Order: sequence, then C-alpha cells, then structure tokens
Amino acid sequence: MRYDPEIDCCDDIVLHEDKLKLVRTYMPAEEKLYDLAELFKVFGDSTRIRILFVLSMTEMCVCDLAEALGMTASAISHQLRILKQSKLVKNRREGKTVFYSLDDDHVKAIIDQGMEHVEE
Amino acid sequence: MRYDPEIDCCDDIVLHEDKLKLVRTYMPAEEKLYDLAELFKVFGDSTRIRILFVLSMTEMCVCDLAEALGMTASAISHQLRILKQSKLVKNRREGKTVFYSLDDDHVKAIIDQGMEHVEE
DNA sequence: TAAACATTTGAACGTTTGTTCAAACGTTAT
DNA sequence: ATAACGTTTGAACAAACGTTCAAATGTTTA
Repeated sequence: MRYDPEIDCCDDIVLHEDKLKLVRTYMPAEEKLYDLAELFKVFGDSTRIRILFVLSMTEMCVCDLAEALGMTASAISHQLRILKQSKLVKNRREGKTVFYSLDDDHVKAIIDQGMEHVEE
Repeated sequence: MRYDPEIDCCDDIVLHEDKLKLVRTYMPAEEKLYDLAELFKVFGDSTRIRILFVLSMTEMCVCDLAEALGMTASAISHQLRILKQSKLVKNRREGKTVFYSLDDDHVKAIIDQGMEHVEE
C-alpha cells in the first residue's frame, strides 16, 4: 500500500484522527483568523503601540505626537494612516491641526489584556 | 529668537504643553511598551494565530498541526519555536512525538479579546 | 546496528515593513 | 497673493520576516 500523507500522517491513524476532526469542526473560517492576525499585526509595532497608549490618555495632534515620541511628524503620520485604516483611531480637523483619538474603548481593552500578560 | 522645535512645536506653546506633560507623567517605561509590541507581533501572523487556535482546543503534535493547517512540519516547527520563546506554548515529548499546548489561559483570553473586535 | 519516523535546525530566498527625505496639500494670517 | 505652519504622500532604502529545502538530531522498532 502506497504511503499517503493525507491519511497516514504521524503513523498512528486512529489515535490522532479524532483531534483532527475536532479541529476541522470548530476552527473558525480562514478569513476570520486572517483578519485577527492582521489586527494583532497593527498592535505589533512599538511606534504604533506608543501612539495608541498616548491617545488612550488624550486626543492629540500629529505634531505633538511626534514631539512626545521623539519622531518625525512624517513617520507618525504614516503610522496614523495604518491605525485609521484599521479603525483603531479617528481624527478631526481644527484649522491647520488634525487631532487624533482612539476609535472606541475596545482598543484600550486589547492593550490592557496584552499588558496583563507582559507584566507577569 | 531662534526657532527651537523642542519648545515651539505646533506653534501654540501653552495650548498643548499640558497634554505633553500628562503623557510624560503617565506613559509606561519604553521597555514595557516594546515588550507589549513584541507580544502582539507574535499574534500578528496568521500561521501562528491558527496554531494557537488549534492548541486552544487540544494539545497536538507537530505533524498533526502540519496536517491540520496544510503546511510542512518544518514551517510549523519554526513557528512553534517562536511561540515557545514567547512563552505562549509549552511542549512535552512522548517517544518520537512532541505534543504542544497553550502555556496558560491568558493566551486564549488575548485571542478572544481580539476576536471580539474583529467580529463587529 | 540499521532503518524508519517525528522533529529540529540553518542557510537561502523573496516579501513585507518602518523610516527617511523631498515634495505636495490644506488652512490661516499677512 | 504670498508666506508660514501642520499634515500628508510617494519613492527609496535597509532591516525584519516566513517559508522552503536539505541536512541533522532524537527516538523507536526490526
């Protein structure tokens, strides 16, 4: 009988088959897990995390964010665009100045959850 | 008087100074925010998220994980190493086989928190 | 001891990512 | 209209990343 990795993976067919069936049954849609990874990817950069943390305290304009984080306004603006596309921040214009703030409370909740794990 | 971006950022000195002071006072240590970003970075890849999701249902060996996710055992093993370094998974050996599982309940809590945001 | 299997490892490769720089845009004041 | 300021944008570049492939390691069975 020919070796077929689709069926005979890990030698012992019977033992592991139930686990694979469990996973195939309850695994969320591929696309949903992709979106989830994309969300975490946005949090996975220290510039963006710092921006989000600042905005969890107060709304702030690009220039002050740059000042607070010791970076150029351009670099901050690029990251704010990513955060906005991901619906993590929103903005409002007041004259020349654009103020950014967190889009909703969920954002801080995600940060706090991660912080709990880091602070152990 | 010379222009000094350290002081005169955003023109209106008085208006924004209080916000910068607030941030400087309550901002967590640089290193802590870096660690937080590193944590989220690990969740920010769809292969790793899928591995974590599988392991949230049942412990599983490398070969079955590869089968379940349609990837090579090598690719899975590389990602498991990253997950282990980040203390998100642990493993135990049983003969030739190595079984991986989530390191603690915190991991699933972080995933669930993110999932809530995605499922809106 | 040799063969078979599960897993790990390291180098290589193409891809993605974050910052920089220069230029453009939008708004306000002169 | 022009100048000044805050912000945005696009191209370019180096650094970081994920998968592949081949080879090595560890374990069990013949």
